[in-house]
Amino acid sequence: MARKPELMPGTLDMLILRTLARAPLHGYGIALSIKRLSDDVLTVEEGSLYPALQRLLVQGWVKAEWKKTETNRRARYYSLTVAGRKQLGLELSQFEQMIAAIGRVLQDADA
Amino acid sequence: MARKPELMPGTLDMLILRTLARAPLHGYGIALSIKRLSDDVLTVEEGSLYPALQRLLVQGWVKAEWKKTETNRRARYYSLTVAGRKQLGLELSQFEQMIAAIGRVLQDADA
DNA sequence: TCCTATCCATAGATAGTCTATATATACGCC
DNA sequence: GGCGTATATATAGACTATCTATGGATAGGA
Repeated sequence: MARKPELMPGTLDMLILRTLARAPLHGYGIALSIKRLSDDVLTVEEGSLYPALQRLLVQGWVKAEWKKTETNRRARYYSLTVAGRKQLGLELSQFEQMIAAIGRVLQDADA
Repeated sequence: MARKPELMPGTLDMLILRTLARAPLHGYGIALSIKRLSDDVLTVEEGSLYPALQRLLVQGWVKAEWKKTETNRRARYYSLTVAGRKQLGLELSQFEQMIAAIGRVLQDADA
C-alpha cells in the first residue's frame, strides 16, 4: 500500500458481488457504481476489475451475458448466481469480523 | 485472499506502528500483542512480520535496539520514531476513510 | 472530423502475504 | 541429564492480487 492504494486489497471481490446483488451490470458500470457510492475514494482500475470478474466467473459466483446497453452499445452483463449470493454473505461476515478485530487492536486500552 | 487471510493485506504496517505507539516491543511481542488484542482473529506470521519491520526501519518509522528481555533472553526492541508517529496518524486516517467508503458501497441504498 | 466517454481485455511489473526452513536458548518436567 | 515447549530472530521462495500500460472498438456531441 505504500504508493497509492485505490482499493483495500482483498475487498474487491466482495465489492463486486455486493454491487451485483443490487442489479446485474456490465464491468464498466460496476466500476462506476463503486466509484460513485464511495464518493471517489475507491477506484477500480480495469487491470483489477476484469481479472476479478474472470475469477468470479470461474468460481461460479457470477454469470455473464452479452447484451445491448441503453445507449445501444454492446456490453457484457454480469449477475450473481445463487452460490455467489452465498459467497457474498460469507465475505461480508468475515470482513466485519476482521474490521472489528482491527478496531480492537487500534484501541487505546492495553491488554 | 481466497484461502486463509490471517490479516487484511495493507494493514500490517499500521497495526505494528499502533502497537509500538503504546510501548517499545520486540518482534515476537508485537505478534503476540496483535493476536491477543484481536481475540485470535489476526495472526501475524513471522514471514510477514520481519519483512514488515525491515520496511519500517528502512523508512525511518521505527528504530531498533538489542536488549535483554525480562526472562533474560536476547531480543531486538523496536520503538516509534517521530516520523513513525506521524506516519501512524496518516495511515489511521486513510484507513478510516477507506473503511467508511467501503461501508457506503456495502449499504443497501442505491446511488 | 475530432474528441470524449463508454466498453472490453490482456501482459507485465510490483508488492505484500504465507509457507517452510534454519538457528538458538530459557525453563519446566520426567 | 534429556526432552519438549515457548520464546526469539531471520530469510528464501511461492503465491496472489493489485496497478500500470497498452490495445482495440464504437456512440455521440462539438
